[in-house]
Amino acid sequence: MSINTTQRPSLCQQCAMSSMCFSQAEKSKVEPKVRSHKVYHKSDVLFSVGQTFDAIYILRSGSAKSSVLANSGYEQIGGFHYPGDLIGLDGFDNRAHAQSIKFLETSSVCRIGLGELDKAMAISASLRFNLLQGMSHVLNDENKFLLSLNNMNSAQRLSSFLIDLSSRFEELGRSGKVFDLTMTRVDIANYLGMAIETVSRLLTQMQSEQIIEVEKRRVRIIDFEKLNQSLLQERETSLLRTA
Amino acid sequence: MSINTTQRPSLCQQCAMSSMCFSQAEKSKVEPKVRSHKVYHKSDVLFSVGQTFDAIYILRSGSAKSSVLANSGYEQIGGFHYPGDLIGLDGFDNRAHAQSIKFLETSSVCRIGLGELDKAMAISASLRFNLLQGMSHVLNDENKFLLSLNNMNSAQRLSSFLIDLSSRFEELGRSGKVFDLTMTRVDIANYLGMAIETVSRLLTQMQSEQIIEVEKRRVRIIDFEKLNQSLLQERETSLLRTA
DNA sequence: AGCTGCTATTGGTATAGATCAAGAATAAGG
DNA sequence: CCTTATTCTTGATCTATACCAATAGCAGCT
Repeated sequence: MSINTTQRPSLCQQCAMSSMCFSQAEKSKVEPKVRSHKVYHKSDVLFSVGQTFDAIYILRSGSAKSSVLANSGYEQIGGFHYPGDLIGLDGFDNRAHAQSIKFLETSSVCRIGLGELDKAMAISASLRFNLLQGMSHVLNDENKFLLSLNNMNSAQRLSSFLIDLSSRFEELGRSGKVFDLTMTRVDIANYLGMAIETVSRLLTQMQSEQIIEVEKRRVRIIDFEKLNQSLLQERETSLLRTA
Repeated sequence: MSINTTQRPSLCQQCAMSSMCFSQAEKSKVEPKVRSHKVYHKSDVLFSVGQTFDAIYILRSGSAKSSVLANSGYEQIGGFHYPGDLIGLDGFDNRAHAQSIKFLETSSVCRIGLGELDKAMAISASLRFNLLQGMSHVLNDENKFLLSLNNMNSAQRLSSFLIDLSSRFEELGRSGKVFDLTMTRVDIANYLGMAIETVSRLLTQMQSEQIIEVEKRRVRIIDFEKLNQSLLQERETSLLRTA
């Protein structure tokens, strides 16, 4: 998955932090004045738990997974990141990062140091708003997703995951119909809270039901309707009891 | 559960938004200059999904639950709030609230309008930082908690819930040993993603194991060590596989 | 106070999905 | 290219816990 240079300008202009890169007059220009713009490779770590918090990042291309350390010290995957995502917001809490970020493929990020961020916030009302909005978005998205997992069976979890990926890709101007999973099945299972065997079985089952086609890491969604429908079959009692 | 007036000053001085209520010189004074300070009762709604976002709130006393609407339209509880909690941060995303807040008992909140918030942020670097920190804290806390639930069995979920409550009460200067659950078992079950019967059974089981004592809504933690230990018995494969 | 609806407990059964096991396919490394 | 390690698939059990059902206790309302 290479950096799609034709998408760069639009990505930057949609970026929550764009006011740090473009002045108002420059917004139409193609060449961004990004401060720091670095490339990482598969398995590289952007930062890890406990590391001093000195910057936030925006993923420009590629993908990454974030993880936290559960009580007992094992790795719990907290989410997957795609271009446009704000990364590192967890660090404001304790001036140290609460999660780790590991890249799943060759990726590039914009780095915004804390110093310049605060300076810019003092000046720009729109940046203040954008940053709060960005954090709020992360909060809402992840929370809603994780919460909904709670009351879903495994098939629904996996469907939900695929739909989520699909719509994120659509938003990025990619295909939401055919895409590659850059994470392993183990990662998916860990994230969704189920056994890797169940992930595998469900994928083949969904294939046999003509909902998706899977070949290795590549997924093709054949029947969006069926995929969405499977989500609606909530547990009956949950429906009745939580009114 | 009445408003504990003796705790008000210290609560305000610890508050992330305190710079909006006290000037630097006033911080030692007892009487806060809170803008708006309203009392609600059990089952009252602070705001609900879709409502225009025009203020953030800080819970001063009492407790509340937040909930989102899952895909199929049923209520999914997203968390419980206690004094000191920032509420309404979800609204920055779409200028409308993504969750609802319903009080579980008589409670009071401070209201901070968006206009005055932004004005204050332009001036105060510490407020900027405090707000970002507050949001980051919410993000980390809820995320970590929800994620950890994923790979826990029911007993661990409930233990985790109780431990979480206990430590929050300790932080508030209350007893972390004896406290009242202000939410119903249905709420707990919904939040933890399990059946209400399981909650009930586990509570009685933990009682028979001399870990806790339960009488109606009142919980007394007898053996913190056992309670914590139960969390460590993670599923074995999760441990091995997620390295 | 007495009715009505809400909340909680306890018992019994069925099943989704974790776990154990083995092998195949793919990737990484020399 | 071959060897070794990782990732993924498929099969067979077994267990946690959702689901169904019945009852009891409490709270709110007239």
